[in-house]
Amino acid sequence: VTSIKEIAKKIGVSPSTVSFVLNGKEKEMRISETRAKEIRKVARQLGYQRNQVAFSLRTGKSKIIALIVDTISGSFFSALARTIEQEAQNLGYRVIYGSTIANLNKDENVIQVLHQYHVDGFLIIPSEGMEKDISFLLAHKKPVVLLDSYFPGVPTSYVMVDNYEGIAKGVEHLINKGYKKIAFVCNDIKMVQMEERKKAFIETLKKRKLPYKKQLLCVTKYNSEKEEITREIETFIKTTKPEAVMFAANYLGVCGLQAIKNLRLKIPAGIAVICFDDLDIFNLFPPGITSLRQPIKEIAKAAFHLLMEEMHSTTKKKKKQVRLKAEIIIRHSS
Amino acid sequence: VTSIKEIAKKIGVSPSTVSFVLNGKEKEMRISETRAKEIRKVARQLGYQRNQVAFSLRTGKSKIIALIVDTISGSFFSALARTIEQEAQNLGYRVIYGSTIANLNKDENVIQVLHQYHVDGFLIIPSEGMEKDISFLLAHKKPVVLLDSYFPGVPTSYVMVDNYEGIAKGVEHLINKGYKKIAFVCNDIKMVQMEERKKAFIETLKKRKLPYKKQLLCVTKYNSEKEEITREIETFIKTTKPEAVMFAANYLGVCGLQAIKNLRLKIPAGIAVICFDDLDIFNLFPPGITSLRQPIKEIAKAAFHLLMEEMHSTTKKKKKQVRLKAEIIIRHSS
DNA sequence: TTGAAAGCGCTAACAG
DNA sequence: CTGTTAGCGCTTTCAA
Repeated sequence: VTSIKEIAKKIGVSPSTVSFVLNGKEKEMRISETRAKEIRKVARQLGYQRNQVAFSLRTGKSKIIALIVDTISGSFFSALARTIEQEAQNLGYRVIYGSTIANLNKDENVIQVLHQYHVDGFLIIPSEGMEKDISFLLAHKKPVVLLDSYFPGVPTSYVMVDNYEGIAKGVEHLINKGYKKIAFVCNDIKMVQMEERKKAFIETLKKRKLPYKKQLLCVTKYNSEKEEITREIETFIKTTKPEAVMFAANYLGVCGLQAIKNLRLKIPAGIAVICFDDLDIFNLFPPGITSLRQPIKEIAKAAFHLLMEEMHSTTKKKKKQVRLKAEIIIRHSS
Repeated sequence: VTSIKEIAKKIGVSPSTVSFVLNGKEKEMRISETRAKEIRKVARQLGYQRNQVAFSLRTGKSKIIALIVDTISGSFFSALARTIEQEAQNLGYRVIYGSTIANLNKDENVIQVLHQYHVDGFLIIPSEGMEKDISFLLAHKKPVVLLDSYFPGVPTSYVMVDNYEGIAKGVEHLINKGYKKIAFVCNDIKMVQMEERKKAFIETLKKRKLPYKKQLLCVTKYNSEKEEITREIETFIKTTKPEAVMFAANYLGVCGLQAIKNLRLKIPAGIAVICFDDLDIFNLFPPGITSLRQPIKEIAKAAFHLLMEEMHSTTKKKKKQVRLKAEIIIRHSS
């Protein structure tokens, strides 16, 4: 654990000189090339690595951004994380991940804690009840960018897929294929992205002159176990008997597939299937499940760069919103 | 951003008094109950939150542990992360995740960087070429526990599944079901866990008097794309024509399923399948894929508690090794 | 061209 | 029972 002081002592210069050189400020400080070279050499020999904690305390910067998610095992998260980490690295940032699900009861939650660690900025996939945390960050002037959703009452930058357009595209596809009795499986989470999807489903039906009835909607509980959700969907399909079903999220699609399997229905002969948000297995699973793919990489990149803008804009704080289109991937389930 | 100093000034006491109270040292410091109460009240009013960076600089502790993985999108990681985060939280630790895949080229890798941030301990799922990083941590007396594998030359604590026993169990199952020509699909990663699996396969065959030939082994490239691996497996099955195939890792199973689908083989009529390391879709995918389930929760817990021991053992540094059994889940693919 | 010194917020030994 | 003070390692202003 070599410190600047040690290097300085070893050479017989002051710590500040060493600091200047090691931070590439030798030019503006007009430190002689000889000195600079010597300092760099000794630093290398001693294996000097800056103490980030001291740096952070002194400067208030940490060169760390946080990626906060509901649960770290989601597929959306996995895909996102990779890209964000890449981008971050290119600009010399580290990203640390936090999940909110573990500490609901505690008053000391991830966001507060990471704030205490002087994290420079936050990328957040918001979930129900997080308004206050977001507001907290906003109040403390921490740069924040939301992904996948947002809170209508809380002015933030965000980037998300165009849910409405995506679902509409999917429903249209089903209708064009000749399906009339189309069901929609969503969850009871009270977030705009889900509301948008539900709304898009209903309105597209109406737009295409198909009757919309409440029975066509299956609202599963978000907090249930997988098995429970599967059972809910199973019952729903058994009683409603739709010709086609659209799942509003990929985990719902997975449960739905299980339900359909349990009911011994054939896809697409017995029931057609389409799912919002693609998954690897949708390609693998026979006969191949049609889906709406979110442009996850683009979402990640856009979000990261928005965050960087917020972090470095000394001027004003214009929040920006970005919406990207989903792509329909037609397989044999529809 | 309230500081201890502010609280102190507001009440008219010294910062140290405040610090003692806020850290629960009021008893041993014999601070009057009146003072203590007042301090706590004001702290709450002002919304005091300890500056972790300053704390860390002063004490050298961060109350953070790092979980280092190859890639953050693996299923093994997802499952692990949840449990570890729970456990950590119970003991007042935060966990931050780092992936090593992003920064192979850089000389400044995750481990070094996190070390600079004074992370208290490391949980690492090692991958090829990480010996030097592990050694670095060991040299700096950082507590380290490895998961899933280990390096023979580097003395560390670790916890992993009993690969040999697991694979043997799987192969025995296949043999008992009457399959004679059994193939094994693994990868070329040079880590003990893979070697153990390969060895177990070969030796179990011999033990049960089945002929082992090189052709029964399909060694895929670890760094290839999914599509490439799928193609390798496809070719392998086409030429070798095994009655049953065992996949040595779950991602190999997924690729293998795709390959089998491409070849239009029926499972298990055309080819029986078994996979090491279970996955949700193995249950869903028709007809249900037999697998060896790793006790991930137990692995996570054991690893975390080993780490805690290492972190708090003031005495000696006895490395401990833990091996847990895999469980066979018999479905209809075998 | 370089060095001295202050200070980020906190803890903890020591002194009252 | 409480306050003073030093110092963790670093950056940066100011002075030389």
